[in-house]
Amino acid sequence: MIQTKTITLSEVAQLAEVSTSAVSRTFTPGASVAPATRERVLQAARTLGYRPNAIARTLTTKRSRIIGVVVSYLQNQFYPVVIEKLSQALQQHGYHVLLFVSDGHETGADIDDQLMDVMQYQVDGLVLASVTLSSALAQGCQAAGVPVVLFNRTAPIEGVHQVASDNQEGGRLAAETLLQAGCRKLAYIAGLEDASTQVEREQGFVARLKEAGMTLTARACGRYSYEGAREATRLLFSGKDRPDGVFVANDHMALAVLDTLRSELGLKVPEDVAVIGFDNVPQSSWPAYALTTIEQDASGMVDATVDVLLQSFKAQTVTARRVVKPVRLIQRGTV
Amino acid sequence: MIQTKTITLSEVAQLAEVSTSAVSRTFTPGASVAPATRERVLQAARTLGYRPNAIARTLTTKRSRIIGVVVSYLQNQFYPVVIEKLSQALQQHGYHVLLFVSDGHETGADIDDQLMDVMQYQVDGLVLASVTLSSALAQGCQAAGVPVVLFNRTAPIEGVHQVASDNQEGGRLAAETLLQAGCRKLAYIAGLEDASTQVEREQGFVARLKEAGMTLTARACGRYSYEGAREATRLLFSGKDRPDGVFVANDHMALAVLDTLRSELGLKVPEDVAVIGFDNVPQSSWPAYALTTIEQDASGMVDATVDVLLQSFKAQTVTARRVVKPVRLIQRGTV
DNA sequence: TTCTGGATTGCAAGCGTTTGCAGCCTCGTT
DNA sequence: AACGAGGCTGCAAACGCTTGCAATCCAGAA
Repeated sequence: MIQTKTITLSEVAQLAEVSTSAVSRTFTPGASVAPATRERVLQAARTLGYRPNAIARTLTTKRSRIIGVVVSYLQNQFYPVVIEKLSQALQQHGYHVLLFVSDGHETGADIDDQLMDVMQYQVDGLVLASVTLSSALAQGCQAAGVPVVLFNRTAPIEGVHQVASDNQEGGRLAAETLLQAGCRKLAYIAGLEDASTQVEREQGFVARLKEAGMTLTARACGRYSYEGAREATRLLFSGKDRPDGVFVANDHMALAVLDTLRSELGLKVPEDVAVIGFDNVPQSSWPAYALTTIEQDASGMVDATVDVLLQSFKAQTVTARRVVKPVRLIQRGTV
Repeated sequence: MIQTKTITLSEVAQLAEVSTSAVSRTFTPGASVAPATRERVLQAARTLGYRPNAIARTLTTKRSRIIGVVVSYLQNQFYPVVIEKLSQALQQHGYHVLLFVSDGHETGADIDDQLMDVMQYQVDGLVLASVTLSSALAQGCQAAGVPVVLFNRTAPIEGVHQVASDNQEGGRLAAETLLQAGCRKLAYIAGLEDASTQVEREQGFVARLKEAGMTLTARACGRYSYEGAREATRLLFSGKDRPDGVFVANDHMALAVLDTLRSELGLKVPEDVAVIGFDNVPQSSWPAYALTTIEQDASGMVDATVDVLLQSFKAQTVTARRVVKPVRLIQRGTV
């Protein structure tokens, strides 16, 4: 059972007294092999402890069954959840995940570099979660026949698939909710300024405000980080004329806002100020926060991603798909 | 710049008017190539947009520069943090991460299956974070010359490396802390019963208690999950004779305990009951919790893991290493 | 000028699989 | 009894790259 040397196709063939082709075919679903030979081969393989070499297979078939996944902001619970689901969904279809974590503040060039690295592994597809790539690289992938899907981010790039939530609508919903609650001085805490998601959310929020004849009282940038959000909160709420409601670009930051408001600024939520987030990460539902938020359909997004990928594999007609999942309000205790 | 066909070594060789060997060598650090040829090759490669095919390279060199990483409990912030660090450290050394997420409740056989899957990709190493593998499989890996390191878990298995914290000491430290605070009725909330980490922590805790002439008042199992910990808390604290101090096997569960104690049971922490956790995940420091906890040196553990791996690659003498990192108490507000 | 040795270079044989093609065998038909 | 159609099978040529070995080159030494 213990072999120190990696054992190969031809060794199995030899033991089973058949050609390597026969062995190969018994390990290729749908290939033509007589039941008798298959059995003999399987038997031999078993006694030898044979396992096909995926690398060698990739070399000839040009399909690695590997999907490159690059992600940042692992601190934000939304992403671990996504990775978990994505990885499992992919595994279910026989694909594996080559993971890259970028630190989220890399320049486009850095990302491109990393991606070229991934590409060397002949990945069958690429999913970029909250990462933007240069359009040059996008074209490169497209040319190489590697479908790429932008997850939770959109970009005006030709030929890449995009899966995201209806952020605009989410923003409106947030405004609506705050308005309903009677807030009159509304603020917004942004993520990284150039992230499409955050831009769209803000747009929706502001648009709805305008419809109500209102406008943003204050605004600060939390850079998608816990610390950044704390600073933003101090900035917005230590002045005299503080907002009575704030929409935070994602839950991860919203939790920081809550912490700061309560523990540091001594304000009561929702009495003194209402807070609404975006994502509905697991912690949002924890009693310590009970954050009212706009939920992203993570499962739906992952399913869509896998679907898009799978589609791209069979049909080589590369019409970039763009799916946007609906969001919904989760009422809890912060507004 | 855009090529639809994958371009190869020999095409570059042709353009540069050299042999494929020359091209190969210019892309192999430390190989013997004249500066002039190297330059010519690089030039040709650039105009063609050539990128080495890592898969093909793996086939001949038998080194994929891929490390298989399997992890579970992604809900527990400790792991995203570890993955992030690990991935980055590995990338720094030119390795990549093939990620597997197991759901943490899989049987040994399931894990083994998955691992065989990974092995087909000819990974150069394997790190199992909080996952146990059958000793049969461990032997398999060893035989195949693939070093495996158990991360944050120990097991009486020959030939696998292990990287963990001094859990026993951590448990003692927790007891010490609670004792110092004047607690007299101590409880313990366990993780999954067969996890080595949790066993060791409990042992240390109980041992220290015994030294003080005390014993565990109550005990429940939270299965390492948020919900599980909530139930455990209800179990332990709704009775009449409730504990005045509790050691929770990890922070993830400790947060649940805090939530339940305060919001559901109406108890005050630390006045009514003191709580201490293990790990020091980012959230523990958030004001809403301010959890007193035993810190695991995640960075140190990751560094050790990478080091062990790298060592194993050069020296083929496979003496299994076992590193245990020290822990330390992080005083905050829950005891 | 001739010789010596190290630096470069090219050749060709793999690495473990897949797959188009052609031959063979076995049956069911007529 | 002869024939045709499939179903199986094996051959051998890739797939894109590395590498041991032998040949070649060139500078400096004698």
